[in-house]
Amino acid sequence: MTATLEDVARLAGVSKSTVSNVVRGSSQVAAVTRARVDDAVKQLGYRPNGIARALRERVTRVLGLVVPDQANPVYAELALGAERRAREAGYALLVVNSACDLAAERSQVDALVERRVDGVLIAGLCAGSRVPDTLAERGTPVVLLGFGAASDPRIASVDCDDEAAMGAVVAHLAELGHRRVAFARQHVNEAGGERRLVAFTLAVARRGMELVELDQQPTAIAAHNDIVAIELLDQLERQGLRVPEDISVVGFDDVPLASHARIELTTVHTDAVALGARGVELALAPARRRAEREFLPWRLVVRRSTGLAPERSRP
Amino acid sequence: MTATLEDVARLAGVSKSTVSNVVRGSSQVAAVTRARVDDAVKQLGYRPNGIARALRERVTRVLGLVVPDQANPVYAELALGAERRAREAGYALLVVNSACDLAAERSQVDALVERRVDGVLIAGLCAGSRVPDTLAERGTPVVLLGFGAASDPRIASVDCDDEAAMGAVVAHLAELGHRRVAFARQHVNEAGGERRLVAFTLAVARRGMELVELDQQPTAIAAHNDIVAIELLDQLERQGLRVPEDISVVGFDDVPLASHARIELTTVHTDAVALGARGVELALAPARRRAEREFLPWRLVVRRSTGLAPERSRP
DNA sequence: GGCACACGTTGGATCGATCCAGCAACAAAC
DNA sequence: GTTTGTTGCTGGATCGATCCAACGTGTGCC
Repeated sequence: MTATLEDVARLAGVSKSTVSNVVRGSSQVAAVTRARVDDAVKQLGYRPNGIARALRERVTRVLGLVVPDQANPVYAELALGAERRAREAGYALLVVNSACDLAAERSQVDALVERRVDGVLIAGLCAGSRVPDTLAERGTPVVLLGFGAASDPRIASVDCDDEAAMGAVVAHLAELGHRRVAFARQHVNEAGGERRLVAFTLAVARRGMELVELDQQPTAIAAHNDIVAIELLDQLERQGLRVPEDISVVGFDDVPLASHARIELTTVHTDAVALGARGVELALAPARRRAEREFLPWRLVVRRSTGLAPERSRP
Repeated sequence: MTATLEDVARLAGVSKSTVSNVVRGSSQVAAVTRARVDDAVKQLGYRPNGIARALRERVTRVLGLVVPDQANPVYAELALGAERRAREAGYALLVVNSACDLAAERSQVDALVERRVDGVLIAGLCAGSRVPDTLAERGTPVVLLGFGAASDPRIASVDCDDEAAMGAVVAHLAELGHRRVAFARQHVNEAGGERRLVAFTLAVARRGMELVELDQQPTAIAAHNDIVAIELLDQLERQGLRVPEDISVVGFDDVPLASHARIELTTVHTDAVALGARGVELALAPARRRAEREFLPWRLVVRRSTGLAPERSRP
């Protein structure tokens, strides 16, 4: 069906090796021969077989990307950024969904390994996952995205500086006079899932503010991400609370939804596209001596879901 | 580095063929031998090399998915649905972005072809693209998503019945008393880009309603999709128009944003996840005699962006 | 005992590339 | 004229699987 190197060689009256040299642009080919081969290639519509090439070269030029849910805007953007950078480097991306389920993650990564991807990016690593270590042991480059420091020096990682960002969130709330604050999270089985909560808790403690439960009438709530924040807005509305007059809400990630929500969300803008792109760069970089933890820029975007703390609750 | 069939064979004291038979679950292997081989496999941590297998079998178990932008919620969901169904069938998905650019689409598909994908799904095909025909000629299964009827019988297609859906939209507007209506679209270089406009125009004509330009004071506007509709809401607000009291707006696709927008959007709910999943099924189905056009279910979701036409404009 | 047949196993060709050693032809140097 | 070198091309091994024809062994039947 499809033409092979040998077909081209036959038509051009040269050897397979010569055709291979022409196709790969080796200089060791006479101009006349090159022209003849190029003709034959065009005539047969020859396209090199990447599979055969990959087998021989032991390099597939494919990367694997594991995300909990590629329809989630954050991961969708991450995937987009990864795909773009990969493409620039001549790589393709195999995207798989783990649903934050340990078994699914395991089997999805197995599928990637069987397909001999040249590297694996993992976002939203499952709690308790041994996958990155297993991969690192096989010698497959691994990059953890948005997870925090990896224990194994062979495992690279890049994420947002949640500690600093949450510091800014708390500073913002403090400026507005909030003293009683709460944190809203979704339950996900994600290894890095508690980082934002921990960062928030620390920042709150540092300022001598009071961390209370959601039902104990805080004047401000920070959410684990924008989706949680938006659901929270709906819920507060149902309870008859006005945002931000009665209570302030802060999101995280700044997904497109955030700026179009009923109440435009104050949130931390992070750049998921850049995260994905940087992840690909790390995966393709030659093995480095030490995996350093990398941070991506972020900024607090103040919109309309945060305001002054209600008078009566001021100390 | 990684163990091969031969390594396993050596350790188990059998031939490569036997190991292959065991791994692939052939019945032609004695229980004792099978056990011995299984042991060796476990001991060496052997994982079959999918590349070598693909070369030999001429099947990669990988599908390509081309979308304009995988971060766009509609395509992100489509990709998710495709990935899930593909995975169920033992396939993986190579997702690439075309940005609705003819050259990019061409080169992205070339990359898929070189990687010898077993089929290609294309959503948001570029206007004037010859890609599907080229693929069909190579014998690669092609499925067009959300595009409309394909001219070539070898090309399968599945999409939403825009004609019927737009009929329902117009019926809804008519019931509310609207007579002067307009259509808002975004400029995209997409082959199926005019279908919704055309369907809307036909439905409007059928009811004897009047189609006007956006700046000629329509009482209702249908948008090409939810994103356009949401932007429109912002714009109308800036112009001091109230929705739906002064003007009604209808979206299309029902992305998550639609139900959380400042004004909850009346829109046509389509199931992008199912679209992707069905696309994969068609790509994997044995060549059928005739590519039939397939439709996916949809439904009009009436929310708060549509209301009665303003009194003064009633006939 | 001889023949047929099933079972379990094996060697080797094959998929389509890359890559290396080797060879022919010719030029330059001594 | 021989040596040395360079340029351009080729044959064949190789990557790691699958698959098929062939083969040895044991069993059943006449």
